[in-house]
Amino acid sequence: DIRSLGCEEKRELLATIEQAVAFVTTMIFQDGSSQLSSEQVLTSSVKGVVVLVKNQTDHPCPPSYSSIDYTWNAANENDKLIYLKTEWSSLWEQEQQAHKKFAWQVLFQMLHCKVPIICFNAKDFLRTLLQVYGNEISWKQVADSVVLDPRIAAWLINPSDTVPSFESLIQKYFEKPFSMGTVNTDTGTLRNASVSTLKLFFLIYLYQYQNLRVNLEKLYNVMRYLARDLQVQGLWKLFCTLELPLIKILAVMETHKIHVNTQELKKTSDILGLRLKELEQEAYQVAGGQFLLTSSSQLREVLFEKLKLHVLCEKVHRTEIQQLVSTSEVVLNKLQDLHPLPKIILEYRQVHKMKSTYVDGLQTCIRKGFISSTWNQTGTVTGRLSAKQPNIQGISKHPVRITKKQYIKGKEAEIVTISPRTLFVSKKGYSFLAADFSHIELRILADLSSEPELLKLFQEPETTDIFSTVASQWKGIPSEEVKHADREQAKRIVYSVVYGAGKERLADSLGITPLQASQFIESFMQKYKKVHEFTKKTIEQCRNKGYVVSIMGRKRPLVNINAQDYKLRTQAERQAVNFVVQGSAADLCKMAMVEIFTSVVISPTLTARLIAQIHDELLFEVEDSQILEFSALVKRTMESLQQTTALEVPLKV
DNA sequence: CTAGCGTCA
DNA sequence: TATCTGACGCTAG
Repeated sequence: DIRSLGCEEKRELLATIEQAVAFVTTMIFQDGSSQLSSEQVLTSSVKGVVVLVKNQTDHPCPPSYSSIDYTWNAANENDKLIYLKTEWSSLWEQEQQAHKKFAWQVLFQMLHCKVPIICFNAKDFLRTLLQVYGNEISWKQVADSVVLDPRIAAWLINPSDTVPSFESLIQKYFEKPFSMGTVNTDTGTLRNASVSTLKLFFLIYLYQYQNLRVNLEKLYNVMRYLARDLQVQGLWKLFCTLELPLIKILAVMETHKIHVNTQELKKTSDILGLRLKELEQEAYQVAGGQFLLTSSSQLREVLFEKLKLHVLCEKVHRTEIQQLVSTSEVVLNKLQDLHPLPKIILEYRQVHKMKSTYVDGLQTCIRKGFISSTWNQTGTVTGRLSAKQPNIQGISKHPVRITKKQYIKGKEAEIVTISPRTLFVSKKGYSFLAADFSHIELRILADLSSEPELLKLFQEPETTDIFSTVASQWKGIPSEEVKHADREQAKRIVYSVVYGAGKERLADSLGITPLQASQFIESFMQKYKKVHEFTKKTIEQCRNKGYVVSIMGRKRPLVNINAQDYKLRTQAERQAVNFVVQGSAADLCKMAMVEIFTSVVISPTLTARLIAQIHDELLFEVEDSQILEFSALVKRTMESLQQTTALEVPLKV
């Protein structure tokens, strides 16, 4: 505990840190658990940080990779275990101020000496440092630290394991099941003891931290094994140049808060609530009885057993598992001429979704007028990021129109449009700047397949919007008359076809017969022959190797690629093709994030901060005076990735 | 077609 | 009473 150190000892500690070859660290929570515990405690606040300082004199002979009976007791005793308290009850005491200052000194030195800091869930660690020492440091100062996260390493090796735990890693790399330090954290029984409580607490702490020392020692070795694995599998470069720098970016992103217009939020919630009530009444009238509009099973009963609407309509879609008549949007669309109810349900669903997810759902994420998403770097199999609380990547783009009843005489109803994204407001003197790759996956597909027709489309500057072009061709209308919905549909069709859609699904999506759909697929394949060649080649490679690889070497193993079961096998085939393209697009977007972050950190003047990543889109908050300079930098950086990755096709932002 | 997350029953 | 699953619907390509 650094608080117990004298002046000379403090000096020695800083000297030791300077000599260190690695740090292994974890946060300790109020309830005594650490970041290594499987059940991540969100309610418990951070109490302090424990650091195992690996000394220069260590590892004379690193344990061989094959040796599984490596004895943990042999861990170097010169390694120092230090505890830094980060939680302070009150700061007015001078002694505490001094402790906090020294703790910061230690951490600052750790972050800046370019020695790897190994931490399980490093993003949370960095974010906490930024929050605790927010007054002392700027976010740019975490930029040159070197963090290694075993969890991310494990995920790169097996991306299907979306939540690899510390225990599972130990099991994997040391085979025999391993019991986490069985520390009795239940100190309640001791609290009433008549003996010196203080002394007992001290003993418990000592025991806990000894245990932690063992676990950190294990974590260190797990990281070494993982590093070896990454190198063997060709994932090391991806890990070091892309995923590790991203940890810091996400940590910084999570410390930034976005302001929400709460008054507007409340107002729209009320408007939507009123509209829902109206729709509910209308539904009961036309259905001839009350039922729960949100329940698909009750709706199914009303539509198909009471009103028997499905018999009037051929071929209605059924649910996957139970083979019941579906109540999904496509079916409801087909039924809307037969009865007024489907239309009401469709609007009800739209309004309900808007209210529950984007308005009321957002409200639950707000703290003091601000929101800040939690970003998951290991949450997908394709390498994309995911976000939650709120899922800022999933917030509706399109506005919904509501007819609001006005109780003012002379004006009966008023149409209001509600678009959730306008509820976010930038800081005063700042603006939001969004930069997105245009048709990123399609461009990557063009490059990977070397399809001449597709390449031509992107290399010729007159093509501004592929999907609008496709839509105008498909619908036979001039490109100026292509509506947003048409473009959106064209986009879905193109992706559906290139990723191997069946004729039935495509027919549903287009509102045509399966025969027409299969003809469409056929003509598409005829026009873009090389795309089909690419998918065949990808599947073939996957069959041989058992995995597929993105342009930056990201891997996805697909065990079902050689399955007997037709359904499983063809699904794996589509996943293989999709991974190569989606994964490569994810690589590019992450590269853009890293490069832009680095540029801003280097710049003495730029202050722009990344707010969100919506897959192909980066959203920044930029000082108004810097918008021109920064937007040019962003565009330049993103488009220059064509050269960095030696793409045949230009990238457009 | 492929990835996700949130809501509801 | 609490947790899990399936269906649905929004996002991204």
